[in-house]
Amino acid sequence: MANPLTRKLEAFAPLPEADRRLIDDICRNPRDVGPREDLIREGDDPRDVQLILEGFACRYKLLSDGRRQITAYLIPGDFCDLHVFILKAMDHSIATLSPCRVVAIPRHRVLELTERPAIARALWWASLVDEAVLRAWLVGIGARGADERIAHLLCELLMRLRTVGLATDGAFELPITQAELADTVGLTHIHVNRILQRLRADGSITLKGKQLVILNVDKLMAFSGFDVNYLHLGERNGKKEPCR
Amino acid sequence: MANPLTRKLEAFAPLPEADRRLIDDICRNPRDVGPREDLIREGDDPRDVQLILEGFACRYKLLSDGRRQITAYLIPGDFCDLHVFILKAMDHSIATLSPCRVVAIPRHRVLELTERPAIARALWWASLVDEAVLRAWLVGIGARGADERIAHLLCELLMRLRTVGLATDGAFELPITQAELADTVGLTHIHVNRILQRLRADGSITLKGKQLVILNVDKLMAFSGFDVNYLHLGERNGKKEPCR
DNA sequence: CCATGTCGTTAACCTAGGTTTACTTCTCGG
DNA sequence: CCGAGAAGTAAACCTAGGTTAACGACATGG
Repeated sequence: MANPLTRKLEAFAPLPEADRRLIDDICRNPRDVGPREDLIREGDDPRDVQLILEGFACRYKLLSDGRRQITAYLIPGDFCDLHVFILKAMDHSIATLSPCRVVAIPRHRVLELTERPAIARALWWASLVDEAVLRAWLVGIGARGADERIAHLLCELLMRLRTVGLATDGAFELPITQAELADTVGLTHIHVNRILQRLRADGSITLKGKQLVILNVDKLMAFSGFDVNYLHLGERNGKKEPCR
Repeated sequence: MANPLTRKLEAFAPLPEADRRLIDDICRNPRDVGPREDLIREGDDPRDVQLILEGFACRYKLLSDGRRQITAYLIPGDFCDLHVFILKAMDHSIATLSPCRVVAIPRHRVLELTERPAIARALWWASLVDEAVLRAWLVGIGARGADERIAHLLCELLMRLRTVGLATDGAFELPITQAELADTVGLTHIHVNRILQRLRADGSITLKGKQLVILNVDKLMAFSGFDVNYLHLGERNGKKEPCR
């Protein structure tokens, strides 16, 4: 299986062979991290950039009263912090959700990446997409009802996981608890559960263990008002596995 | 009064005189735009980058059922779209809220800007801050009660407006209707009104016409859990007007 | 194989915020 | 200076989602 970062960046535009090799090389010494561990905390000054190779992680913020809001999911191919070069202190924390495989890339190696024009452009693209995803979440929490909101999130995850080869059709692994989902969509885990039941009941999804199946993708997209455009995938749209 | 873009970028780091002159030069031919006019619409392929010189604008997204979510306020010194070079279609729209003065900067002139290292770094910083603001809004809508949420937004606006010299102490102009505020924080305009009344009643703010005064800034910040860190302002923190 | 903890599920009840409707106060063009 | 639309305010009532409190189903480890 190709490197998830390569797969992700190539959703924007193909990379020269040399670039792909560089990426592989940079991912040489990953480490394994258990679930629910902080990778970096608010206030820290990150010394290197972390890249998720396997598993799910998240950005989150804690409020003084203990409430938590997850502001992004990081899946294989996602960087934790490219801010390194500009900002001196994290304004949020990042933690693993599931067990993860992670590489810490030192600054000078990141520079090697950004010196390759194709990669640099693709990274820029990726950060614009991250911002678009953030906007989409804001729209969901601000303006959509609870059920559409959750359905929308599932559709988004499906599309993102597809582009790194971690979903086929409507099925993927969602290694996340309902409480974490709740912290993501701004609901109680109780209510998340209610809605998941409803989605199961009306035949929209199947969810046992951590295995999620969206039974009718088009239907769920229509229901949740999902429009892929904001993910800015290339023409091939992540629809079919483009075997090289 | 200095160019708002210059002021904003210098909140990150001082610019060489030549860079400041370049920015002034680029802002030479602004145009005036009335309130509630779209500057660019979802789906459009922007040909040049727009910069707000005066007034308030916003990014927003419309849902099929007519609901609207505002995802960002654009104030003097803010760019509408630096995405130009990477993405072919807008995934959201941008409209003025108040009457605005706007410059359209053609691509080649933007390149002149990004060729200056100090400006390039500052623009990168600005885009990271935009993302941080988005996260802060998400946290507000997802995890804070309605009153803290609105109070937090007011604190944020105060700090941002201060850095471009549009607020002194706790006072600034907020050329926005309560309905627009509602679309921002994910509440009804009715409820926004209730909360504004409450904030007035307990002596937190004064708001007549479009003139807002935060009577006790520290208190409101404490109440809303506001922490400036996410705006990543320099040492001088936008606290005092650093006259040049 | 039991004990303990985490996760999911259910049900009864409660509240923050939404809805509706209507009245008032601005604003601004004519 | 008037009139019409937009913005703000108010009160009565309603509902989506929150809260609390159990309990069942898996895990994991001793």
